[in-house]
Amino acid sequence: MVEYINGKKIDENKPITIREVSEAAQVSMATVSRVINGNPNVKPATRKKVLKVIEELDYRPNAVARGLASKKTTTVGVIIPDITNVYFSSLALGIDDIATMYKYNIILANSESDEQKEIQVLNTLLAKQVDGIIFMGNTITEEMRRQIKRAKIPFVIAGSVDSLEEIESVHIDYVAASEEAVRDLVNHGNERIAFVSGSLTEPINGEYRLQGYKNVLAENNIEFDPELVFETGYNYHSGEIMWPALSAMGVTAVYAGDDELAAGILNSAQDAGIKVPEDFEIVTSNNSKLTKIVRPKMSSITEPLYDIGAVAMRYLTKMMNKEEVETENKTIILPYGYIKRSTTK
Amino acid sequence: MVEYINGKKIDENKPITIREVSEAAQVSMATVSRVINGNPNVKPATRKKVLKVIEELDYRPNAVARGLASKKTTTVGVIIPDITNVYFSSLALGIDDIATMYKYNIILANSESDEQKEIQVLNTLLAKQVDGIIFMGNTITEEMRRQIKRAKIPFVIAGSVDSLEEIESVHIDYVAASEEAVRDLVNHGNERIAFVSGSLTEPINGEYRLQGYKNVLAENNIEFDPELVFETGYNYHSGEIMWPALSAMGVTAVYAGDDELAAGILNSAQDAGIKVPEDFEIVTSNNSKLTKIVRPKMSSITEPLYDIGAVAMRYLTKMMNKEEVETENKTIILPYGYIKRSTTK
DNA sequence: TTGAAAGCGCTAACAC
DNA sequence: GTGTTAGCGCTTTCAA
Repeated sequence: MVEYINGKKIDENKPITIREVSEAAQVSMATVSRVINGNPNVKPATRKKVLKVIEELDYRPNAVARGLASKKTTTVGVIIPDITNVYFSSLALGIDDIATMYKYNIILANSESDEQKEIQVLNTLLAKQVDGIIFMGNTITEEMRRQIKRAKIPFVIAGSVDSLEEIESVHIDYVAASEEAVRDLVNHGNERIAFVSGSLTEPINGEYRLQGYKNVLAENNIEFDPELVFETGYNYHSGEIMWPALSAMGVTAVYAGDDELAAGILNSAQDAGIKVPEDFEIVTSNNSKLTKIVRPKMSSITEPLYDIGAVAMRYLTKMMNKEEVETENKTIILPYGYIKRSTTK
Repeated sequence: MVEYINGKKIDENKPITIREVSEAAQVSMATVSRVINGNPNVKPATRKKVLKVIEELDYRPNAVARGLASKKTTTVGVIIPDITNVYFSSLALGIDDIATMYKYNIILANSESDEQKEIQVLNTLLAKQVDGIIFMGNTITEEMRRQIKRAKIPFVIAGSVDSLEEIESVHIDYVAASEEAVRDLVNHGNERIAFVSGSLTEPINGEYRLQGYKNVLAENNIEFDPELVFETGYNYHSGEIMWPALSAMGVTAVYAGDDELAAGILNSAQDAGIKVPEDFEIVTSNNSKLTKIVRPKMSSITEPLYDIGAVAMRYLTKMMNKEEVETENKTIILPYGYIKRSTTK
């Protein structure tokens, strides 16, 4: 089918370009470009005429061409270790919402927590000319740090820390949050408190949470016992098989770094006939839905996951617009909370 | 800093383009393009020389420019209703893995299950010139169908059905799966079996699951009672408040369309002092981790979520390459399973 | 307020 | 095998 508009022939099969619009509207491409981009320097009458043609022709600007010409793609890269993990997907939701609000699209790239893949994924994002990158992950490796610096592109870490504080990031105060959780346990008279988390090579565990845990023990004159620190995986199964080891060490309470992990420990203790919270207490870290689904419901630190993602994205938009970023340092700390449920006395 | 390679001055600050490479290597841009794209029509010596310069200059092709010139972006759009829902994120993981395998990137777009947003998101994906789209969602509205047709772009529905079977999709046989679940319940002597799911306007519930449910009742001469069909939300809370209503109808078993929902029902029944599975049985639909975390562990239909995503993406790659798609119709049915745990006798 | 024209960095004929 | 040369569809000076 062929259509004529203002005497110009329009071929239905190939997408109309700014040129067709300009011809049909009898203005220059520059003018069409101006109205598309909301440039005020267009006479209202002209704008109206162009808009009408755009409507009639059902013209949609080609974002790729626009990206090439303007050197901005209005898309940001998001590196995520595991999209099926609620911790990360909650962050991602916050990121996406704010991105949408600021008219950015998101290229989601799975890193599988693999250092090789992280680098590789970073490179393909750069090749796609993203305007900025949000990184979620557990550790920021040296190689990654090097690549980021070299890329000279706005970059924000969400829900994790850069222990060198070189790269902008948003997260909570993990040390203080851990302290609060462990303090609750200590206050109930527990002395054999285990810290169970993922890899201690991740700063969040090995540096911050562990530090908070130690701090509270110290302030209560409880001797730190390295054997009460359990390094395992961030998943239900790891917790599920853990009770015997915990029990053998005479543990009466656990501070867990992950909800699934905590749920596994909780269930395995109860399956062994232990009464919770009477004989065993546990607090966890992420306050995901899971904390309310298991029985008893779990006490937990609360992290504003959605907000962390949202703030990280907002921070990134500021960097991309080269707005003044008002923080003295590169880190944004969001408030954490602690919610007491039924796995603690 | 300024560097010279083969007498050409290289400005560190702006990215290297194919032109710089071609000049430094003393070949044409076309030749550089050929080696980048693995075109065999390049003399090995030349290829080597070019590769060396690419390495030295640390050149990375600009995917945006490439996209504009070739009219292919090697990115696909993925429309997802809720990234924090494991059902969808599991599909997304499968999609992403296969996409990566075929060198595609993914633009993830949240639709919030909102019809308006779905359309809007589709349009921005089209503007970004994605090579194809994978759609996850509960219903495919008429407006959406129209837009898809108009877009003339490879499009696959993952984990949901197009009841008109006009659009390519991959999913399981929901009717047969429901039948198997309900049959297990009937076989244990239950006659007051409720079907609890999300909105019945979604074909998966209102047409397929409900049909399977009815089929089994009929084949066992149990009269269908519309009051045993409960339409609610896909979330834990909806289930949590549901026991009184179920109990009032004399329900002894439930077939639930969602795991969180099922977990809520299970917990609320047990909190009311009901013994499971002795006095109440329940089967659910997605076999997420949750089924193993609650107590008792839930019996469930199993859907190969990851595979559905993966197959959908694979299907899409074939369409994008205009390969022959061998299916007689547009639907790919993957096998489902049923796993018996402890919420059924 | 508008238009002309030069790119953005790459690919894809086509020629040699 | 390799180079030349048009574009791809848009933005962005610069002039008018």
